[in-house]
Amino acid sequence: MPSDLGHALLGLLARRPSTGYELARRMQRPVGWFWTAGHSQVYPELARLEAAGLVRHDVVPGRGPRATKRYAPTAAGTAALRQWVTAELAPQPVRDLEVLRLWSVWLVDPEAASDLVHRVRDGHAQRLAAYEADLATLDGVAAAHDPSAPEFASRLTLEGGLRTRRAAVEWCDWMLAELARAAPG
Amino acid sequence: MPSDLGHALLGLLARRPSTGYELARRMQRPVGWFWTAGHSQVYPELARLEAAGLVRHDVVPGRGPRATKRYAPTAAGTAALRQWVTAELAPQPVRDLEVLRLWSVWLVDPEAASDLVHRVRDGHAQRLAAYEADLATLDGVAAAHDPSAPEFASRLTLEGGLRTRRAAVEWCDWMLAELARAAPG
DNA sequence: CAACTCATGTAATGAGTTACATGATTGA
DNA sequence: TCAATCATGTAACTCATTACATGAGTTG
Repeated sequence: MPSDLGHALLGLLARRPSTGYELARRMQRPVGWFWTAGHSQVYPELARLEAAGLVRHDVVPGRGPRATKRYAPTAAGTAALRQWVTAELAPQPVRDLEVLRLWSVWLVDPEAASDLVHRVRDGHAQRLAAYEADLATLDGVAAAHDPSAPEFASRLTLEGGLRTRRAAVEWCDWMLAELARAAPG
Repeated sequence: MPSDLGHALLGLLARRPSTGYELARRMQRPVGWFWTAGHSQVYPELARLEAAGLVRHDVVPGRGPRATKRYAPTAAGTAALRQWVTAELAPQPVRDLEVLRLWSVWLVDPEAASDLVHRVRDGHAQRLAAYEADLATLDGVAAAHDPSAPEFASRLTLEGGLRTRRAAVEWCDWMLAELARAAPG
């Protein structure tokens, strides 16, 4: 049974066969919106997936110093991915460094606190804009409304990012108001 | 300079001196809402913080087989924490296994997809309830409105969790409607 | 007397990041 | 000709999880 990263790669390959290099790029975006990996993770994981019979590759005459390998999922790979999607999922621990910092924000003066919240807000607003842009390109596509098309799933996840980032931006505005109320001037 | 975990522990100790065991428990909740660690991470990190002069301990005649050590931040420790709170913060990569699964949900039939979304919704709703309960206990406390009190920061972070979880639950409801619309039956 | 909580640590494993290493083709 | 992109891999290191190990006091 592959790792989470392995399933991320299978998810990418189920949408479109790719080289390791392409997978590493696609892991930055769009998959990077909710899962990231560098190429130094991708290549060994591809080898493990291949050893498990979940992906296979053919060699295309390449442009680098080594042979260029194009990977695609096997029937077993697609089946494993399909099964994993609906498998039991333990509640996920949250890991948010920004919130961890805000939790100790009572130690600093209100001006420094406001500055921090502004920077946090900017980050969320930037992500929000990126999600909106991605969703806009999907808007015209008919497949985005067909539950068996990958574009449908892309639309679901983008909509989720949109809503949580929108909530985060509103939260930051609320915090700024709280800080201003508590310490005016 | 301590790790993120080190700053999490300093944040706990700045609120209340504790033993390693208590810190490990407090890392489950409330800090566990946004950062987690087990006791096997806590003890070595406390030793590192002490070696760096950021915490110190006194020995209280203990109940375990070894001496019970109660830790508190030093002046340097509190200063380091205060500085870290407002320090430069690189944009954080998101890591969300639930969204990663939903991204491949186009591979499964609409009934299985709805079931998955229901389970995701339950998880968010449970967390939302926990946040609401924690916020309710803070509601009566006057310190929760004083920006220099730790309860103020607790209120900020809980409010953030509340808003993002609320958005997530609404997102799940939206997905269920989308799935029902696309595949009625 | 069994189970649970308090209390502290180490060891092994797995996952993730950063750095090292190479080299062809394409476009400015 | 210089830089970027395509393309693949390994090595060192850090961080996190799980398992091992011990033992007193309290509650049912």
